[in-house]
Amino acid sequence: MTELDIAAVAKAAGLAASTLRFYEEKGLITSIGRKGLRRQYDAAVLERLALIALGRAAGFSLDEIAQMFAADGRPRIDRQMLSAKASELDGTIRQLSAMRDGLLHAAKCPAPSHMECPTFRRILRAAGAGALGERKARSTALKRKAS
Amino acid sequence: MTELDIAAVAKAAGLAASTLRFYEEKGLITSIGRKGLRRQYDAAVLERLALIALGRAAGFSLDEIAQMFAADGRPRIDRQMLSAKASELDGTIRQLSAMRDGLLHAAKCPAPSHMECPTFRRILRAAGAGALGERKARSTALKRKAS
DNA sequence: GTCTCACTTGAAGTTGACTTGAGGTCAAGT
DNA sequence: ACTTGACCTCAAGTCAACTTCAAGTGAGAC
Repeated sequence: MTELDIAAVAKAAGLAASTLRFYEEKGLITSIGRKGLRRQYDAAVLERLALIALGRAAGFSLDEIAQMFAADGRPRIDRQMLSAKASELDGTIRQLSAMRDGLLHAAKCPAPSHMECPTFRRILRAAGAGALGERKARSTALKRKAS
Repeated sequence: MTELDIAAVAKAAGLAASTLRFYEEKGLITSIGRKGLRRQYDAAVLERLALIALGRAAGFSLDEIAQMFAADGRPRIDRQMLSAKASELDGTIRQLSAMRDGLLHAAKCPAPSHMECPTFRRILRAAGAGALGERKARSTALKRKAS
């Protein structure tokens, strides 16, 4: 049984130690014991963290993820939930694709002002009509602490 | 010059009045005057709001959107920025597609536990490796006040 | 005239996922 | 023995995009 301290886990998982403590507090992960004050983790936690990352990437909230393997230890992932999420994702993908096409068109549209381009105005109407689903993509990328 | 009061604009744009005030405070829209205390908007504000909705749908933040037509009145939308956002979107789309495929597979995978399915484990590794970009899709849908 | 009710303001609250800070502990290296 | 520095806890702060609240104002209906 390989024990890892929080720094090792953080490094291996690419997460901040504070995030691991936060996850533990939320019940998403568990430490296997302490060495002095310091948490020790079983190597299996890495798989669990990967699962969490997967869930997050798929659009599940931490609370939803927590429920997936809340009961005992083993994850009990509902296949229905998975396909539901999959088709939700599918919808998002379609919307984003439309958006991308619109942006691309607008970018190379010859009309002097975007407001004079019929395609742009069409997209505009679509957006205004709320046809495009609500979405918030936070680009948190590369926000690691610059030590 | 058709003047609309805040309620009319809110209704037409499908936004809460508080949102309009918030946008105005942020400089995203401007009221053309007041009738007593009450803001009056030019009908053109609706086009502007559509533009804002479009920007939001494309993944721009309100601050980014504000900068697009901050200077004068007319929007001066940079075509380079548009294609940049488009390819950014493209990346997101690809990630989400992979995610969706993975979820679908997992949903109908015959392995007794997901952890025993090689495909699932592959996705897991990808997620753990951070290959899947960070993303947060808040499903705020249908959150309109239930009056 | 007075009532009502949608509007006004500014401040504070909300949500999710964390991060940061202050003040404390302790295992290991010198 | 002592210092160091990574860890600890708990509370509070952050960010974005709003919403909610309390207290007040004024236009239009009666």
